[in-house]
Amino acid sequence: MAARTAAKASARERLLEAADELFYSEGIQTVGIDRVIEHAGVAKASLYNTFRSKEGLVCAYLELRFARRRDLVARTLTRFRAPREQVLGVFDALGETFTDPRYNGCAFARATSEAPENSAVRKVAEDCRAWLRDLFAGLLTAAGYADPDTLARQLLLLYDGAAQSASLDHDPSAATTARAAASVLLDTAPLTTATPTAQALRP
Amino acid sequence: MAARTAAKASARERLLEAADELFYSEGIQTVGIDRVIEHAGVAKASLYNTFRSKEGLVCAYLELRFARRRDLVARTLTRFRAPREQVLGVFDALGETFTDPRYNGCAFARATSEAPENSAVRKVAEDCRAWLRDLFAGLLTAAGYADPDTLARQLLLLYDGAAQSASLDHDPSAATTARAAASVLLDTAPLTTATPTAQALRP
DNA sequence: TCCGTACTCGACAGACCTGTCTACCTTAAC
DNA sequence: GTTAAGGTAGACAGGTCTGTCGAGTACGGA
Repeated sequence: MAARTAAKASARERLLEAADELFYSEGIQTVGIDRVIEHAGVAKASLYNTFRSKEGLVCAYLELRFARRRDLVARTLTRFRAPREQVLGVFDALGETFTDPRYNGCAFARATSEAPENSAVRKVAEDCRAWLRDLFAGLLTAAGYADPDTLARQLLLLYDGAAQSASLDHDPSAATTARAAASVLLDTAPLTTATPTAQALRP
Repeated sequence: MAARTAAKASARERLLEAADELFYSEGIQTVGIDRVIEHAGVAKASLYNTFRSKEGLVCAYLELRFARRRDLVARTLTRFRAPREQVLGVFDALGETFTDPRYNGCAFARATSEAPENSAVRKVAEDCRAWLRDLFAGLLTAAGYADPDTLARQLLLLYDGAAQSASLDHDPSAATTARAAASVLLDTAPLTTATPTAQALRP
């Protein structure tokens, strides 16, 4: 961990980049270790010294995706003040990812469907889902909704569905479709009567 | 195809049943041919004589799921008269499947995420998605909605999201969550002005 | 009785998989 | 100059995978 300048990325970084590209585009089971190390230009021993096993590399790859998603959403949230707009902004951020021609569905959902029950891989995916649900619930609570948990779950359905539709139907507009539906749900869900100030936030 | 009584199912039927159980619960790549034929109590040659390849078996398994889904939805549709209630009935039917303890997410989505691009497996999954989207669009057109296609896509997002949430979050109530959101969308979407009779259908 | 159909059993080829191991190289710090 | 860390190269073990093949069995109909 000494001098890791821009000249040449460390084996760890090159492995993560290769894993990200190959696992995401082709699937985890279909891509073997040999292809990963070849794509990374790294020796096999480096992989096992750094990540202990293929599963370790897979988890690190998912953690990387998770961190990137948090960053993207965090950046989006700063662009808006009102919680309602922040919620819709999350769908805008989702839509941005859809425009990438390499977009291939939710990495966590795909990894989960390839991983065995109770694996470390599934754990990472569950963490990411819980994070997003809690984020929605927090924003909705701040916006003064009477039942933020149910509404958060409904928004999460739209979020998941949009990701799936964007990849399976090759339809990047799924994000705007989901955003429009989310907007309707936000407009019609009851606000709590205890915080009249929140009512004023409604357009 | 002579006397196939209840005494003993044909090799084809036993293979399909085993494939359905194993592929759905554990994934397609993880389950090898040997486990399928062992579970089915069938010789390996029977598999290759009947389905030509593993991919052939996988496609047949998905076709079976597709047919079952069509049957389930068709049965549900007969229980209601009004298109609006029929749409919501589809979500009820979805919720029924969630109550099965073996429920493990949408078989087509999972298969797609394991299959290579442009494979026959993906084709079956796309057929199933197109069928459901067209079904929704048809019902919404009959219900007199001004933009049935967009609304159908929104409902499909909820449908997909519910299936994913039910499995990833182990939350069968995702169906009712989705149904409630769908109900809101149906209540607020504009109807076409050309068919005032459809307006009368609104509660 | 004979024939065709559907099926079983087990061995096998050839490829691919993960993970380990030995041996060697480069670089930087002390 | 020595030492330690991080990396490279490639062979190898031991297993699993799909798909093929030859040989044999059970049975129903002509």
